Amino acid sequence: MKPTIYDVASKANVSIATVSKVLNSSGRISDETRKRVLKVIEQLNYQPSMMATALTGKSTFTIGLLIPDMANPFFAELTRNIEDRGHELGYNLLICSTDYHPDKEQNYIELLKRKSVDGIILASGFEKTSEVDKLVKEKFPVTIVARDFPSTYVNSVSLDDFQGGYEATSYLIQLGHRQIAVLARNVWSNRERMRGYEKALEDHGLEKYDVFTFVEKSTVEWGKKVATEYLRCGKPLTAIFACNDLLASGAIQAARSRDLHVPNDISIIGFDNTVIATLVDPQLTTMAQPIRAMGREVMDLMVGEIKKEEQSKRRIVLSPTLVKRGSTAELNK
Amino acid sequence: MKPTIYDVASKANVSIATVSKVLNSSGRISDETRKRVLKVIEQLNYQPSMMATALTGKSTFTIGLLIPDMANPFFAELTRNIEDRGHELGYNLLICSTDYHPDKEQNYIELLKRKSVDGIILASGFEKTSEVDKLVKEKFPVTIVARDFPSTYVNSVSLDDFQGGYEATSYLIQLGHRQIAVLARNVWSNRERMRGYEKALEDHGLEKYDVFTFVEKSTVEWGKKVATEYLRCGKPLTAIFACNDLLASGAIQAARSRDLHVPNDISIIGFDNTVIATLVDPQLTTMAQPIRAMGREVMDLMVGEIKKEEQSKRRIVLSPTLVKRGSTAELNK
DNA sequence: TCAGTTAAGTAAAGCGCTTTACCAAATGTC
DNA sequence: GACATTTGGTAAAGCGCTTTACTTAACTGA
Repeated sequence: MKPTIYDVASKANVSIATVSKVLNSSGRISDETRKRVLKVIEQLNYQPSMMATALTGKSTFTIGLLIPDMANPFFAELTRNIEDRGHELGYNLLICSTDYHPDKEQNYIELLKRKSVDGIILASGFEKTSEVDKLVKEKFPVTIVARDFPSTYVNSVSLDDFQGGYEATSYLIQLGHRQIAVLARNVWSNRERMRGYEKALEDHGLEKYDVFTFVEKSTVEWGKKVATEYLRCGKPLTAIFACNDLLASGAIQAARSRDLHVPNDISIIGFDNTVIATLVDPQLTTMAQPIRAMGREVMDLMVGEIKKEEQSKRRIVLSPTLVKRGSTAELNK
Repeated sequence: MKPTIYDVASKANVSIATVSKVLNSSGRISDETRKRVLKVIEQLNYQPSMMATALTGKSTFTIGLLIPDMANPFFAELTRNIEDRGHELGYNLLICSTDYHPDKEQNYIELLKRKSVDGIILASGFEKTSEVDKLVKEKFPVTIVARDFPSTYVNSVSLDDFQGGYEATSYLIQLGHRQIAVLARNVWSNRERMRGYEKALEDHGLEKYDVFTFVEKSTVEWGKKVATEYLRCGKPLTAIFACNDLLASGAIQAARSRDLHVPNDISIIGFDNTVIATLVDPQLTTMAQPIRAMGREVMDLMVGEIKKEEQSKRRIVLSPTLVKRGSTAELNK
C-alpha cells in the first residue's frame, strides 16, 4: 500500500523522527543521513499523509473556496484569479460549488473545515451570515469576496455595488432614457445594485419603473423570460439595467424576439464585464468589475490572516468602471 | 478550540469509545446514553475531524475532481452536473482547476490523495497518462471523463470525438462546402475531432485545408486571432469547423471584422453546445455533447468503483448530436 | 439456583505524523 | 586530562478518531 514514514525509516536505517526532520528540514541531521533518507523517499515515492500531518497541528497550505455558481462566468473568472494568486503564494485551492443552496453552503463549510484547510474564502451568494459568524467565533480564518460584509471582524474585498447600480442607471438617464426597467436576482449584490438604481432615478427626479419581478436564476434563459414579460406588459420601456451580463444577454434575445433593435429601440446595460459581454451582438455596455484585482486581493488577505493570527481586519471596496459598447444608445425621440 | 471527541465524552460522562459508537451508530448503546451523547454533541457543535477519521482508514465520502479550465463553459457545466449527481449520492466534490498545467495536475492529484478523498475524477485536459497509470497501479479509484482512455483498467465516460468531427465536417460538405478550415487546440479531444474531420474530407474525396495552426488557448480571443489569420492568408475558405464553441465564437467575430456575413459568406460550426452557442449572433450550429449524462454517468461509475473494490472497468462512449442553428448555410455558388 | 446469555460500556492499541525531551559520542577548552 | 559543548540521532508522547477485545451487570430458563 502507500508507504508510510515507517517504511522510509526502516529502509534507511534511521528512526521515524529522523525522517520527519529531513522532511521538514528541522533539527540537526548530518548531510550523509539526509541524502540517504531523501534517496529512500524518492525510491518509495513517499508522500507524507496530510491527514496525519494535519492531525499534529501543522498547516496544510490549502484554502477552501465556496462559490455559488460555477456556470456564471463571473465566478469562473474570479475563481481562476484566486487560484492563480494562491498558486503564486504556495497555496492550493479546494473549490466547492454551492448552487446558492444554504444547506450546501453549510455542508461544504463543514467539509472544508474537517478537511483541515487553513482558511476559507466565501464568495458572494450566501444570504445567511450566521455561517460566517460561526466561523469568526471559532477564530477560523475566513475572507469574504464579492460581497460587502460591513463588520469589523472579518476581512473582505468587494465591489461597490451601490455605486455600480448608480452609475449604470445614471448613464442610461444621461442618454435620455426615462423608462428603465431592471433585471435582478434576489441576492445581496443585486439588491445593492438596485438601491443604486433607485437612488439614481430619485436624484434625477424620476419614478421607479413599477413592473418588477426577480429572476430566479442568473441565466440567459431567465433574463430572456423576465425581459419578455416586461416587454409584453405594455408599459413603455426604453432601457433595461441588467444586474449581470447573463441576464443582459437574455434581455437582448428577448428584445430581438419582439423585433426590437438594440440599441436603437431599446438600450441594455449589463454588469460584470465577463467574456460574455463581447460575445453577444451588439456587444454589451456593462459595469466592469476588477475581477483580477479582486481575486488577488482576497487571496492576499486570506494568506495574511492565516499567517499572523491576531491582525486587524480589512474591508476593501473596489470601484466598478463603466465600459461603453454597442448595447446602449441615446434615446431617439 | 474545536471540540474533540474527548470533550464530548467527558461532558457526557462516557468513554470516547461510546461517543464514537453513537457517531457511527455501531455497537450497542442504550437509548438513554445515546440521547445524552447526542445532546452534548449538539451543544458543543462537535464535528469529528476528518483527518483523524480518515487516518483510521474510513472513507470520507469526498471525491476529487480535476478540471483543466473553469472558464470554459463546457467544463463549468460538466462540473455542475457531476456535483449534482454526487450530492444525490451523498458525496462531496472537491474541485481543482489545473489550467492545463501538467505540474498543477500532478500537484493537485497528490493534494487530493493526501486529503484522503475516496476517489478522483479526471476531466480531459491531461496529456500525460503517467499520472493515471500511477493511480491505477496504486489501486486508487480513478475515473476519466470527457476523454477516451482506451484501457481496460480504468473507468471512463467520454464522447466519440472522432464521430463528432466526422459528422460536423460531413454536414458542412453536405451543405456544399469544399474549403473547410479547422480551429483546434492541441489537446487530445481536439485531435480526435480533427481526425474525424480529415476522414470526412477523405471520404468525400476532398483535400485537407492546408493552412493550419493550433490555437494556444480555448478562448474567444484565440479563436478570433487564428481565424483572422486564416481569412487573411488569401486561401479561399467557405467554412470553419471550430473544435469548441468558444473558438467558434471567435471565428464569428473574425468574420465580422472582415465584413463577411455568417452564414452567407462563411459557415461556422462549433462543438460542445454550451450556453455560448445560443448567445452569439447568429446562434451556433454545433455538435452537442450530452453534458448532463456525462456528469451523471461519471459520478455513478466513480461511486461504483469506490464501493465494491474489484469490479470490472467500463468504458462508456457517448455520441454527439448535431444541433443546427444559424451559423451554417448552404454554399451559394 | 446457577450456568449461560445478552446488553451496555470501557480500556487500549493503532492509524501516520511532529516534537519534545533526552542520550551518547565527538569535539573543544584551559 | 577533566570538564563543558556541540553534533547527530532516538524514544516516546500526543494529535483525534475507530475498533477489537474485554469487563461487568442484568437477564434467561430449566
